[in-house]
Parts: sequence; structure tokens; C-alpha cells
Amino acid sequence: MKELAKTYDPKGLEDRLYKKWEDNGYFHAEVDRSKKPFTIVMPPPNITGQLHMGHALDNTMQDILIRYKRMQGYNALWQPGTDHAAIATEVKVINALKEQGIEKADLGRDGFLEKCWDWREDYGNRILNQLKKMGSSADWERERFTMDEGCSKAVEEVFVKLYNEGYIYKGERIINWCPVCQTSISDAEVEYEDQKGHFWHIKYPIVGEEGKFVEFATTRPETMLGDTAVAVNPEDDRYKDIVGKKVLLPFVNREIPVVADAYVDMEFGTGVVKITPAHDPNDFEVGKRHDLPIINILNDDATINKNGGEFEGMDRYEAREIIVKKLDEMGLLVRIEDHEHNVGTHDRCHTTVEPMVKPQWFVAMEELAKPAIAAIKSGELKFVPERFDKTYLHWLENIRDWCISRQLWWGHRIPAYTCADCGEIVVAKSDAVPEKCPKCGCTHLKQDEDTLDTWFSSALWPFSTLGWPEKTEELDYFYPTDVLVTGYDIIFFWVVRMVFSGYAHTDKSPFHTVLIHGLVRDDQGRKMSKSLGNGIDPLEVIDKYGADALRLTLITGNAPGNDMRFYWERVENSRNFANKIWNSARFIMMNMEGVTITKPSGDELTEADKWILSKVNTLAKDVTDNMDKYELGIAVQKVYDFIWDEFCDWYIEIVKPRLYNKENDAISANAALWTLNTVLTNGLKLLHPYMPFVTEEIFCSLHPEEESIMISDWPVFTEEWNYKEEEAMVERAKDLVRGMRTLRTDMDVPPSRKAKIFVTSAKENVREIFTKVRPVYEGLAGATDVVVQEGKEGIDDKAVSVVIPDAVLYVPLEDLVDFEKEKERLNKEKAKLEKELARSKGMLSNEKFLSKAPEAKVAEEKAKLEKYEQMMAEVVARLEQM
RNA sequence: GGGAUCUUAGCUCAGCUGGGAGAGCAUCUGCCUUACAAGCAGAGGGUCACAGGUUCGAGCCCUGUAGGUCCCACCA
Repeated sequence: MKELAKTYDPKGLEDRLYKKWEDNGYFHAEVDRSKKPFTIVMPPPNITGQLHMGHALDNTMQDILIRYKRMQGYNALWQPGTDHAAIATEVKVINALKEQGIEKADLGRDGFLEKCWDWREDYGNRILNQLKKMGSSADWERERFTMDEGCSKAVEEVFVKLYNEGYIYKGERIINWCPVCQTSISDAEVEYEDQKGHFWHIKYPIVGEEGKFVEFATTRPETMLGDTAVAVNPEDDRYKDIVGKKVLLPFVNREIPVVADAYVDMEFGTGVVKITPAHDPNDFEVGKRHDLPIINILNDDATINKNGGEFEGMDRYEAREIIVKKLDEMGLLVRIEDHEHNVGTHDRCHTTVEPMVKPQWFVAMEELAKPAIAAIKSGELKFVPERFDKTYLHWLENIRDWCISRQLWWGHRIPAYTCADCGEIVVAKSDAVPEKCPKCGCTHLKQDEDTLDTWFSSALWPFSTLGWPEKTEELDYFYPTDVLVTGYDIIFFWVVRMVFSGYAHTDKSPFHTVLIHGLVRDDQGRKMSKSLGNGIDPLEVIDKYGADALRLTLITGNAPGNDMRFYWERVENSRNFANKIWNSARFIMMNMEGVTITKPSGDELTEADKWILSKVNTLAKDVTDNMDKYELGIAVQKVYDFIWDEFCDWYIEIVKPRLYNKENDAISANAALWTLNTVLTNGLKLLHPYMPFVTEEIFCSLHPEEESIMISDWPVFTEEWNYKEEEAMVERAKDLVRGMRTLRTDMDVPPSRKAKIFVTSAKENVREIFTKVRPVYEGLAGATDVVVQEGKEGIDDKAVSVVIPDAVLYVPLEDLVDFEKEKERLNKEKAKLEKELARSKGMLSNEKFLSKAPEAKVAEEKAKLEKYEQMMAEVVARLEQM
């Protein structure tokens, strides 16, 4: 048995233990039909990544579940991997190249992709190595990448399948365009920001009616260059007579019609709207209804194109300014109002997105969404906490088609080929591309330049990582997976897409439970972000306090799905807890030195032993229940309280005299040591999923014959330790001792010693001791001196600190007790008890309660009443004596 | 406009299906005690946002009000 250091130092130890686990293959899960599988698929971090608190939280939760299930005997697979993160990576690579003075375009597609793969080589595994620092027990042998061969195959398979089934189509539709990234982005990637702007009231002259105008307001005057109509509400009497007439569009001198459309709100502004189908989603719809031409006035970088006439080449904002100025000069600007409105920006670069009409690929979502909606309604799929059902359902029920094409190079290239001669489109997997155009027979098939949205491949992650579309053993055995752990911020991006993909391609939900967590914020509640510089690096925390402390901090003190704040003080507290356990183990091992422990018989166990065994027994049950309900924070809080308050602060203190008295009573000492060891071991097991490193280190020190706590059995409730009576009895004794703490504090003996009165004798069981303590205590008032017990020579000076165990306490009582203080305390207690009694009696005399409440509840209440009555009697008796 | 969520001790937050107001930190008191000062023993501190309601009983359920946060929609 090796010596443990006085304080717990995670440094060095964590890496050593992690290596041991990995070398022993504990993380690896093979198909084994004799065992039940439990599978979690890791949300693949971006290869651009650096571990942040969000990852730390996400992965800690997953690791807890995996370790828990593994100990319960499940064949637990945690499937890891990384995401190519199309646009995010592309931007990073472009920036890195820029620093070297290289432009993306100069490299050409293949050259650029080479650089991307280099990037992946350099950074791809960085974050996974950081996850290992967290203690993550993922099956690294099965690590995957969204662009590896298998995943790419899955992507092609799905694209071709959905295309053939008619779900994927190419269309000229209005999409969100990022002028900086120069790509389309999906609706989910648009982030709305409140921006201060203006409302420009402008008027267009009505054709053929000299001096007559139609006035409207707009927030984007520059888009007028693309106007193809002006719209009013058909019910609007003010404008009935002008519907069908034409107005003259200034600058470009185009005559455009006045149309009637119910989309226009009569109450808002002047009740007239200019219609720009090419640059506004609503206008686009109006345009379709009225068969209006679509005139795109912008280049891809959001400068005005040739359709903008004299403004060609100007930036959109520059054109806005000049157009307004010129309109004013022409007398067409009526007035300008201040106006705050929401502007869509690209979530990645925060550039204002530009709605544009461009040919893009879409997935028709309505039909595909149906099984995903049904899954929640039937209970086949559950969110924890439940409230995220609504978020998920609302999104799916109002779903719009998913724009999946991106004008990027880094990603899965769309497996569609267009014939340069006849325009025929062929969609085929890369190993099945026809050499000749099936329509005209030419050989000029050219692959689509675009790549797919990064979420297209991650939507397939739960099954593509297990080998789909091949029918692998893994897929058959581990799929569907069990739990998905992720933040609420990517429910739309990822969770819904995985679920509908699961149903579409495997006929199953990819998991039965989605465990949602919140964001980790800084100590002021702000999002941790690079620009604010308020991010805390998990690796720094690990370096200072250890991974266990970080894990415990992240998992406690906050409700499921809620955001949490990160405080260093909380990490410190977690570290202190690790140290506490460490020292309790140290205490046990010091006393085990040179002693062989045997399992004591039931008779050899004292009441206190039975009490703590009973406690750890029910703890195992409670913790298991909580974990099965995914109440991870509550579960570990219970373990924390048990170990610190019950085990360390009470049980170890109780047991000390027996250990110090080993030579005289070996049987009792053995029982104590066995109990200490057993209870701590069970506590460690319950804690292991949360704090894998300390628990492993201590476990292996306590049990040199065992290989690892990781592969030990999860504690279960056992009838053998079901000592309910002792539990209640010791709890009462604790109350009693708390009462004794009103002993005066100005004595020679430090009060902290007096606090340890609650101890047991080596010879007698606790119940007897307590029955002795009580009269002594109650008798304090009248006595002049008290002999507690026959003592043993040599420890008289500690008499007060230990009191009962073989010591003599001989103190004049008036020096001992502060009667006033004690009276006050007793009166307080009496008042409290009176309240309790009233409540309890009220309940038990209530017919409705008796008839409706479950039997157990009634019985519990009766027991409570009895207890209160007894306590009341004691309090009253004591008061009378004073 | 729709939805979610929060309001509990000085601070940050727990409080599971209604039945004894809790933790950590901070403050104060006393202790270096042969596991641990990264510790021990204690103390103070709360109209559970407000107003109604249901109930024998409400921090918890219902209705409304006020304030905060977030998500969705985007009336130009």
C-alpha cells in the first residue's frame, strides 16, 4: 500500500490514469450480442476548434452517462469524431493563406482543397486531444470525420436517394446571400440584429397623370432599382382607382404596374409597398402571384450591377445615400423617419445578408418533417427537459425548404452533373457517373461547382459513423443510439435534421432521448466569446484545479437546460471536495496499515456502522434513480453531501475512538475499518462517472488487487444493509449532540472538541451510549458533577473532546453550561415543534388526506408525528429542569 | 406578434410527482484537533417578485400584473 500525499494533486496523475485506461482498452466497445448496448454519438467538434466551456460541459455529461452505463454492465459505446465545418474552416484557411499573401482563387479548387486537408491534418485532432484531458472515455479507435470515405459515401447515397424520391430539387428561389463569404446560407444561419435605420418616404409619379404620385415608405431605397411593381391592398378604398395603372420608376425609367395584393397591410405606413422580387422574400412571393419580372440589381459582393444603370459598381450602402440625395433633388423624397428594425446578418461573419434570387439546391421539408413531428407526439423521442419539445415542434411545424447548396469548395461536392450541350441534369454517386449524357449522348457532363451545407453530413452522423449505408454489424447492434447530448442552440441546425434523416434513411429515430444543456456564461452572465475576451479556457482550469474539479463544477448548481455562470470559486470548492475524499481515504489507509480486514458479522457491527451502511445503501438507490432520469446534478449533489456531511463529518468522527483503541478491541476496530472501507468504496463508485480521476486513484490504492474502478460494478441497493431503525436512531442522536453544543465556549477545552461528543465506545453499541448520554445531558441542570464513563489512563486530557470512549469527564457543571443560551435554544425548538405538531396533526385528522394520499405517505406522517411528540416531551422535560 | 424561461439569503443558484425554506461563496464567532486550515464547530441573514384563486395544506398547481433573459416570426 502506498503512501498518499497530504493534499490531492491532480497534476501528472490524470495523464497517467488516462493512459492506463486507454492502454487497457476500456474505452473500446466491440459488438457483443451477450451484452446490451448503450450508445452515445458525440457531437463532432469542428476541426477549427479549440476546446471551450461548451464542449467541456457537453462532453462531461456524455462521459458521465457512458461511465455510468459501463459500470452497470452495458456495452457502452461513445462514438467520437470531428466535423469538417465547411464555411468555418474555409474562412480560417482563407485567412491563414492571406497572411502568406496567397489568395484562394490563385490556388484553384484542387490547390485550395489541398490546403484545407493540410489544415485538417494540423488541427483536426487538437480538440480531441483536449477532450481527453477532460477524461472523456470515448472509443477513439472508432474516430470518424464527416469527410472521410464512409461519411462521404453516406452523403452521396442520401443525396441521390432524396433526389430520386423528389425531395431534393434545384430551383431559382430567393435565398440568403452573404456578400462577404460569397455563398448562400440557410435560414437557420441568419441571425437577426436590431439596427437603427431610417424610413424613407418616397413617391413615384403615376404615368399619364401629370402631378399625381403614389407615396410609400421603405427602409432600403437602393432596392428601388429592382422594383417591378407597387402594391396596395385590394380592400383599400384610397387606392382602388390606381390599381392597374402604371408608375414611373426614377433613374431606370421603367414603367411598373400598381398591383393589388392582400399581403399589404393597410394600416401600416401609407398602405403602399414597393415590390422588389429579386431582393425581398415577401416581394418575391408577391411577384410570383402577379407574374412580375425579377430584376437582380446586385453583384455577388453586393455592389450594384449593370441593371442599376448609373449606379453600377457602387456598394449597396453608397448607392443608398446617393439615390436618396438624388430623389430629394428630384422632389420625390417626402420625408425621413428614424426607424429601428431587425436586420438579418450572417451568424458567422455578421455581415448583413442580402436576399437574392439564385439557382440553389433545396430539400423539400414538409413531408420529411412529418415523422419527426410524430416521434415527439408518440413519445418515441423525448427531450430532457421536456420544454424543448415545443421549440422543436414549432420549428418543424413551420418548416421551410432547406437550402443545402453552398458556394464553397471545402465540403461534399454536390453529386449532380449538368450536360453542357443539352442541359440535362444527372444525379449519381461518384462511382456511377455515366460517361455519356443519357439524353444527348455527348461526353460533356460537368459536376456542379457547389458543395453541401455542413449540416447535411452531420445530419447523418448517428448512422454514417456506424457504417451506413453498408449493413454493418455495428449498425445493427449499436443503432439506434440512446442519448444525444447537446446545447439548445443547435436544436434546429442539427437535432431536427438528424431526426428526420434517421426516419428517412433508417426508419427509426436515431436516439430515444435528447439531453439538452444550456450555455456556460462568464461570472457576469455574458456569453463567453473571443471578441469580449471573457472566455475561460477549460485547459487552464484543468491545469490549476484538475479535470475532476472542472467536471464537478460544470455539472452542479444549475437546472437542466438552463444557462450557468462560471465562477472560479466554484471550481475551488470542487477541488476542495476532491481533497476531502482524498484525505478520508488517507485516514482509512493510515489505520489499515498492517491490519488484515475481514468482513464482520452482523453482531459485530455497531449501530453507527449499520447507520452509515444503510445510508450508502439508500444513496445508491437514489443516485441511480436520479441518473436514470438524467438528473445528473441532483445525483452528484447527493453523493457530495453524503461523503462530506455524513461520512466524513459524522461517521469518521464517531469511529475514531474505536480505531485509536485497536489493541484493546480488535473486533470493533475491524468492523469500523471494514465499514469505512466498504462505504468509501461505494461512495467512490457512485462518484466515479463525475470525478473519474480521484476516484480511480483512491480506489486502486484501497484495493490494490483491483484493476480499475472504471470496470467495477455499480452499487445497487441491498437488503443486507437495509437497517432503517439504526438510521432513524442515529439521526436522533445527531440532533441530541447538536443540542449539547450550547456548552459554554470559554472553557479551557476548545468547543470543537465538545462537538465531538457524539462518539461510540469500543465496547458498547451506540444505542446504549445514547441512552447514557441523554440522561447525562438532561441531568446537567441539576447535577454538580457528572461521571460519564470509566476512563482509561492517558487520555484524560481529551476527555471532553471524546467524552464517552473510555474517558472520564469530571467538570463542575455550572462551568459547563450556559443556561440562558440553552433555555433560549430549547424555547426556539419548542416553538418549531409546536408548529410541526400542528401541521402533522392537521394532516392526520383530515379525512381527505387520509383517503387520498398514498399509504406510504400516511405512514410516514404518522411516524413523523410520533417523533415530534417524543421530541416535544424531551424538550419540555428539559425546560422544566432549568 | 407568437413561444419558452426566470424572479427564493448580501452574491450565484438548487429545490424532483404540493406536505419540515436549502447549497456554494461572502459575513461574524471560536478552533493549527494525531485524514484534511483546500479543514472543523457554530452564528446571523429569506413576506420564496406582486395580486387573486384551487387545496386541509402552495416556493411548487391555475389566472392575472410587473420586470429580466432567450428563441421564433419580420409590417415594407
